[in-house]
Amino acid sequence: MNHPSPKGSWRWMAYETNAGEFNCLATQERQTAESMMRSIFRKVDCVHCKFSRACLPFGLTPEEVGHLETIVKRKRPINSDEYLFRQEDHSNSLFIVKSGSFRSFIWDIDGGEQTIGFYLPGEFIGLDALRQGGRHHCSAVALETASVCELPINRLNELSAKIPKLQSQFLRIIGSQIVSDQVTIVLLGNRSATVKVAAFLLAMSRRYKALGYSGTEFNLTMPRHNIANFLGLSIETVSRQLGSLSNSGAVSIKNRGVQIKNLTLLEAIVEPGLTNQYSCANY
Amino acid sequence: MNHPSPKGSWRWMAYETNAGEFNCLATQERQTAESMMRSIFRKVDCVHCKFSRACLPFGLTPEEVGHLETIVKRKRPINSDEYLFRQEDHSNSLFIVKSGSFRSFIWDIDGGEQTIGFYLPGEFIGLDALRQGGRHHCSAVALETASVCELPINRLNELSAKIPKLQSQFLRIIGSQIVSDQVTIVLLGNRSATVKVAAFLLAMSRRYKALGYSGTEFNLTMPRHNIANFLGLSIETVSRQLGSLSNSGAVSIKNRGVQIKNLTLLEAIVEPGLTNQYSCANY
DNA sequence: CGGACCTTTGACCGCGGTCAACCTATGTGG
DNA sequence: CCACATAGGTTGACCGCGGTCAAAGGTCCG
Repeated sequence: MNHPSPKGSWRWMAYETNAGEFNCLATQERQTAESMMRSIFRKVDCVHCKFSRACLPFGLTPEEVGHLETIVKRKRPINSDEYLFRQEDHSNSLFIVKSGSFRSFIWDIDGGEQTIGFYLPGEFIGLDALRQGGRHHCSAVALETASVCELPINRLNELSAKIPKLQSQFLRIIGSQIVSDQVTIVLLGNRSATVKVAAFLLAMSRRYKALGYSGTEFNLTMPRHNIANFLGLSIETVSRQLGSLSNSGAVSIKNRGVQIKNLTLLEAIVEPGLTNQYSCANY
Repeated sequence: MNHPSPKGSWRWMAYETNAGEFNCLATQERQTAESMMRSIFRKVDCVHCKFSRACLPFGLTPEEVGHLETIVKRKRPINSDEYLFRQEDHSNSLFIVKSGSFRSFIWDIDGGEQTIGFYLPGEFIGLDALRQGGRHHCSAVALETASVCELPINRLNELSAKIPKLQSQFLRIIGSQIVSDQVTIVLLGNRSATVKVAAFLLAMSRRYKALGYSGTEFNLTMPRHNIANFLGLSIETVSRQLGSLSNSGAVSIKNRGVQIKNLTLLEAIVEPGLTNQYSCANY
């Protein structure tokens, strides 16, 4: 929970709710306590899930979705800084973010870490465990109170064999993940600090928009040093670039709150390279 | 074909053969013309393919491999600089490198390109086309005369539904690809030019070794500017780093020929980061 | 032999890392 | 309610790594 609360912390309430959903709203658009309360016991099966069109149920008949439901485990919410899984953990499951957000990273031998990516609702985590041996190659921690759907790989395979549409949708999602990683490689490969930071903001904007939230006003759920580490920059450089993007009028930054003031300008800054490519990650 | 030939070009001969296999041998170990000739009409179905243990047939019964054979298309060899597919091409197929090597890259708007990765025999290309829409997100060109197996995705899905082991092996390979991309992200993210170049050589060494070739003596199949572009460095910096690695006694570089002189030293240079991680890409 | 391309080497300098100080937000205990 | 501690974020000064420009080999080809 990175946004200020009227009184005390809402974290207790997030437990057993899908409160993480609210974290991408800008400060002034924050939900009231009432609306949060109303959503506490909301039904969140696949049929009612707002992300299902970008998830496995897409294209399936209601009956087939029912079959899928039977293999989905819905775990208790995960608190901020809690691990979803750790590097080298054995795993027989994939995870889909239902609410909140995650960060994945790889440990260096010397104890440092390299952030691999960030995950918003509707996105898959843990595809790296598909490889031989089934061990995770990276760790994933919650950036805020979050919840996930867990999918046992074996059972998903069994079901995929019976439901061809599920199979092909699964592969489409995997393909999107691969493309997303490729785009990250492009971003890190040859770009200036300015373009990296601008592209990062633009990508977050597009991802939030694709999720049905505001694409022009949102809160970053990760601290600066995670952004810096992800982009291969120092914290200071990220801060300076955010400052200069603010000065140019492209965006307005207030702590973790972001307003896109001039989308065209922001796109123009990113343009020398990858505007079309660095769009919403998993679509 | 990047290595010198005793007389004239062998390129004509590579056509309709699997000559690309020879390109990763060091100069002094090159096959004679005779042995190349003998291999021209060698049978290269899945059962006889030396890469099958890292490919889809792994773990399948001979009968199941026979079924797999029926959907594999074996295309004519691809010449150096010829495209396997182009960005935005519609595609219903995956490809597996049978011989030779490939480079994949993304076009920038301004006409520049960013290399995404290199592909050696036994490795999969084109998984990015699995995503929604089935369009390739990158282009792939042959770095030398090469050949591939083509796998229509639809037919692979059909067969996977019938052969669970095929399904899980396919997912394992995809998982390896994802891990490989993640490792590239780590490499590009925070490393010095020295470590990037050393890690690149170390990775090539391990990949060749895993393929059954020499891990201490091999030829790079790509020009310097491809390496530089891939690593996010300038050509000059790559050249300088290769020079300093030579001076340190870790390796010996002669044009595209590489000899690993002191593996321990090379690993030590890469160590601050990702020795274990940046190993053979697709295993 | 001549030309195109690849690779190396040197000189210069700017982007971005590093170090340091300061500012701000949040939480804790007196 | 304020003093203080802590963590996160910003800003400034400095300088080194690596990009850029330029020129000179090397290698392969017709």
